[in-house]
This record gives sequence, C-alpha cells and structure tokens, in this order.
Amino acid sequence: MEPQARPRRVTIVDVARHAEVSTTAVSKVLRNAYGASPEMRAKVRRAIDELGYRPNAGARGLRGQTYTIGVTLPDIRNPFFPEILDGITTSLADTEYQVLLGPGCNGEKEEARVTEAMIDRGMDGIILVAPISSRAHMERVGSAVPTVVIGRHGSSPAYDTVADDDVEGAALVVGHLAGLGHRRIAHIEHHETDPTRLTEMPNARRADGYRQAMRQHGLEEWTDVVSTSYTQDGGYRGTKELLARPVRPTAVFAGADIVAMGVLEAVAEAGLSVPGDLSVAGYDNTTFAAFGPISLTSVDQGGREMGQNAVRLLLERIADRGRRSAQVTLSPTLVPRRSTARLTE
Amino acid sequence: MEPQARPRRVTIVDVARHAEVSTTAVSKVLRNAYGASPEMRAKVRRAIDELGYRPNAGARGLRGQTYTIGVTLPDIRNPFFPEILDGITTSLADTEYQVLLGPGCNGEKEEARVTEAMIDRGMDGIILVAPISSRAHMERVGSAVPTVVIGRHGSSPAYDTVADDDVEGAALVVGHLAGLGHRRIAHIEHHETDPTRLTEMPNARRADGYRQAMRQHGLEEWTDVVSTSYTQDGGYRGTKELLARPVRPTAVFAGADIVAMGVLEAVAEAGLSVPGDLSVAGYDNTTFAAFGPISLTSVDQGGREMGQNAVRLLLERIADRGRRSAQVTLSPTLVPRRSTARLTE
DNA sequence: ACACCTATGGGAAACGTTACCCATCGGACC
DNA sequence: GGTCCGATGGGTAACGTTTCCCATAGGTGT
Repeated sequence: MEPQARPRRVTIVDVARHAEVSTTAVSKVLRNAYGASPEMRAKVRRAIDELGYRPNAGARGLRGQTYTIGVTLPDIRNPFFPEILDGITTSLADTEYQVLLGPGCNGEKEEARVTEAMIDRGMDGIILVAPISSRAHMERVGSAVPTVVIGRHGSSPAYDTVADDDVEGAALVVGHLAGLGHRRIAHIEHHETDPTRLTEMPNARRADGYRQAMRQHGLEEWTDVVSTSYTQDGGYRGTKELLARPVRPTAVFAGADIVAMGVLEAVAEAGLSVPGDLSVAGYDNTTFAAFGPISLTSVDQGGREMGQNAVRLLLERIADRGRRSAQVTLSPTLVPRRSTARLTE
Repeated sequence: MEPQARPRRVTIVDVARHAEVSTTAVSKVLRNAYGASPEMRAKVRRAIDELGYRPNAGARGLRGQTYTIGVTLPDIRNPFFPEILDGITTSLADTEYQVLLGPGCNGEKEEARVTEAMIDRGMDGIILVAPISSRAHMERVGSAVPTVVIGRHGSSPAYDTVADDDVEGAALVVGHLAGLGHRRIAHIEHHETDPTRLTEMPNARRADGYRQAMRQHGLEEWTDVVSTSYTQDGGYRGTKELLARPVRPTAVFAGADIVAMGVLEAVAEAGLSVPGDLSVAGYDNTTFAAFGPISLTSVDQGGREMGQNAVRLLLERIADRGRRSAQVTLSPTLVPRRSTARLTE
C-alpha cells in the first residue's frame, strides 16, 4: 500500500468556509486588525481551533510580515553567546515573533551567506551578534531589513548598536590586578589591522583600554601586548610567548574567556600554577569562568541585558523604520574569582 | 530629509525584462530545469548578475521548495552539539540548502513551538537533535516534513534516526574502569519514568548498558546508580550524594560530559582530587573534556558523522518521500584521559 | 510532400496571505 | 425625514515564484 497522498494543509480559505465568513475577515482576526466585531472574532477563532489552522509564514511574508527574527552568531562554541540569546528569546517569548539562528559562521564570507539567506527568507528583523563583516556589508543588511548589531562600536544610520564599554572593562581588570600588587600585567589581544575595525571591534577597544589603564596606574613601562586571536589556540600561543620572556609577567589579561582557556592550558603544560605563578583574568564571564575548578576572574558584559536591549531596539525599528538610529552602551562589571591573587614577592 | 523610499527588491520579472525573455525562462534557469538552451541560460545568468537578483524564498516555498533545513537543539550550551552541527553544515555547504537553527528549547512545549514554527516557515526538511518530545509529536512533524532524528532510538515510519550505540558506549567506560582495577563504579543518570522514553532515550540506554556491563564484569554487587539529570547541577547533586555514602565509590561514570562538570565541581569543593581520590568519566567527548586542565576521559559519539549521516538521510528523503525509513547506528569509541587512573590501594 | 517528433520558449493559473477599497446597515444629528 | 457617519463585512488585486500546458520551429523518416 502506497503512503496516501499527504493531506493538504488547512488554509485561511478552509477556515473562512468553516466559519462561514470571508477570508478577509479571517485575516483581520489573525492580525487583530480593525474591522471585526467580537462575535466575528469568536466565530473565527473557534474555526481556527477546530481545524488546527496555522498561518503559512512564507505567504504572509509575500504581503506583510513573516514574524521571524534572524540572529547570527560568529561561533556557536563561544559560551558567551548563549547569554545574549537568552536575553533575546525571553524578550520575544510572548510576542508572535519566532527567533531563528544562523549556523556559526566563522568567516566574512560565511557571515555574508547567512545574512543574505536571512534577507531572502523575509526576516522581519536581524540581530547580528559580534559580526566580523565590513561596515559596508552591515549597512547593506540594515538598509534591507531592520537590524541591530551587538558588540560593535561606531554608529551608522542604517542600524542600531548595543555594546558594552570595553575600555572601561579593560580598566576594571587592570585596576583589579594593580590593586593586588601586580605590575607586570600582560595582555593577549586579537590581531587587527583594518583601520575601521580598529575603531569598531571590541577587541581593539579592550587593547586600547588596557594601554590607557596601564598608563593611568603608572605601569606604562610594563605594558606588554601579544597579538594572536580570540580563540583558545590564540591564548595558548600567546602564553607560550609570554612565558618565554626573559622577565615573565605576573598577571595576564586575556581579551576573552575563550582566550583564557588557552592561557590556562599553556600554564598547566608548563607546570606552573594559577594564581600562584600567574594571575589570569578573562572577559565575558562565561559559564566556563564560573565553573568551580576553573574559577576565572572575568568581566561581565551583561549578555542578557544586551539581548533584551537589542530586541527592544529592533521592535522599535520594525514599528518605525524611519526613526533615527540609536546606540546603547552598557557598563561592564568585574567578577573577581580565584584565578587572580595578591602578588606575594 | 526623509529617508527615500526603499528601492523595491529586484524580482524575477525584472530579470526577465532585462534579459528579454519570459519569467518562465528565468525560473527554468534558476532551477536548472529542462527546456532552456545554453544561450538562454547564459543570457539569463548575465542578467541575474547584472541586477544582483536573489530569489525570494517565501515565494518559492508557496509553489516549490524554500531550500531551507531546520535544526533544533535542546540546549545551545551543551558543547556536544556544535560537533553535530559542523557535520550538518559542512555536508550542506555546497548545496543550495541553508541551515537555520531553532533557539535552545529546554522543554517539551518550547520544542513543540519551535518545530511548529519551522513547519509554518516551509522548511524543506527538519533535523531534530536529541529531542525530548513525545514520539507522537515527532511523528506529526515527520508526516508534515521530511525529518531525521538524531540521538533517539526506536524506529518510526515517519522519520529516520541516527544514534550511537549507547549500551556499547557505557560498556566501554565500565570496561575501562574495571581494567584499571576499579570495582565500586557508580553511575549518574538522567531520571526517566515514561515507558517509551525508557526505550528510546540515550540516557536510559546508557544506564542499562552500565548495569549490563557491571554484571558482565562480575561487579553486580557494586552497581550504584544515582538518578538526577543531565545537567551540571545534576552532576553536582549526584556527586554530593555519592560522597555521603558510607563506602564511597572509587570511580564515577557520568552519563554526559556536562554531568561530569558538576561532578568535578563537587569533588573540588569536597577537597578531593581527580583521579587521586576519584576517577571520573563522561560521555560525548566535548571540547570541555578535551580541555587540558580538565582532561576528562569520555566516550566519543562521532558528532560530525552523526550530522553527516543525518543530512544524507534527509536529502534522500526529500528526493523520495515514499522511501522506507532508515535507522543508522554508529559505534562509539573511548577516549581515555587523565581523569581516570589505576586504583592504588 | 507529408506526418511526426524534439527542442525550445512563453502564457497563465496556481500557491496562501494581506491591503486597499467599496458596500451596506443602523443610528445620530439637524 | 433626510443626511451623514461609524462600524462591520467582503471582493479583489497584488506579492514573487513555479508548474502545467500549449505554440512554434526545425529536423527526420517515409
């Protein structure tokens, strides 16, 4: 016996027929639009329930909205992003909108593919989390669809931004370490050359903030920056380099928790201990940092708040595409843990 | 100055006009369909490039496919899932399909919301990763859209499955620990009561495999299962309970790496050491397990292969919806690391 | 020279929904 | 009693694409 023909999905026409009204009426009820009496609404809703009708998003998108928000993440492995995502999904939980994520895109080309795909699929809004795309590309996205960029500085009329104050975050770490008596505080940064990225990318701001803070604490002569990348391997390589210095640093400020993971790995491999031989601090306050046996001092960006703010801005912009673009900056906080300790020498 | 009216997106009609052919012809070229001469194809492709045309997925979906594959994950924080995802995206990289992820859904209701949303959005296929939904719900999804379920046993005509042999995986762990001289090997499982889930869920199979293996190694009298959940907190609570036993186990088999994280946390808190006082093994071989300072013995399920197999099955089923459902089972392998050691007493 | 086939191109009707606009019906107001 | 207005309901043309089918042209075989 052949599997019988798939039953056609129930459409707005079926609902209209069943409720003995027009499709227009059903559409009005669905969208809570003006021009439907309470009795009408009740009748239509009953028909919808009885038939188990669900609107086809593609067809809706052809005329109006798809009720879908796209979110891109650069790397699904980075434990910071789930926080942001939580903020986004909880803010959107009791709206009609549905969140869909792009698969982790680790290159500029992949990121472009995903954003294009989202535009093609008629997303009502897009949230780019820590994108690496060029400003021009983000503006193209923003001019096609309401867009909010998380974790990128620099304002554009084409999109809104939400970011933390990375300079302040770096200052918190340096201040904390200096307060513990450290002077030789090194920093591992993500290498960056492109001039606009040097202004906009958080990693560049953190490195700047580190340099400024070292100066302010009179530690300029100990400024020591290793340029690798914001990955575990980058932290590993950077630490190898630092440990080979004639005079070793006593503390390392890793630009991200994921970098700190590499630092801890290299330190363990060298037979040294944290914080005994080296204090280590990260950035992002991921679940990894909070994990007991690791207990990494880190900077909390307030991922949930970032997500919530992004949603707020996005919904505002969906409601009024003409409004001026906004930039939200959040203050980071330091979360001291056991990976940093007073210098005892 | 008001922002000028958004330029209408270029459509197939624009392309047809620009290439001086019919829209039908353009459509044929887009889909590599029969009935277009090489010259026609060239002409149309040139027009597409010149105009920067991109097909509207929603409109396509109304008649044919949307070229979109939906993937649901139960928890974006679990570091096992990125492996599977990598397998999926690389397998799909040079096809026309685009992957979109549902946001982490930690409950049966959330999972249903996401799967429904994906069906509404006309996904051509859906991959459910480690779903917690009832079998009935999965069959509903499978009968609406080609579906592959990863990490769930039990066959259904409505969908294909890909899973590892959890009984064998548990046996690998027990065999490894027994080989190191351990006898009091405890297991932390995810609590399960629903009868069909007891057959289908990997956690239940692992617990079964543990019991069987203990018996086969003549260690039945030491069988000790603590029932919490597959979360970090579950591991923490389970370990607390185990450490309070009059006679403590010398080894713990955590049903998942995320559970092992909780185990390590509780052990550290109790001032004990791993593997000195307690050997710990996990399951999933996540990046966390591979992390040097942790170095957790774990079972590798071959996440990438799972993802690749799922895509293969899904594409087959999209091509032929009538074909019989298939079940793929992969063999797990043990990855011994420093968290397990020979018993020295 | 004729019928017949194949290759190529296009016209037009879907697909499911929304937006625009018009029709109708009471009741309020002068 | 006539006019006007607000509330309610529906008809219909989009939206951008694919699919079904028909038309034409040129070649092949007899």
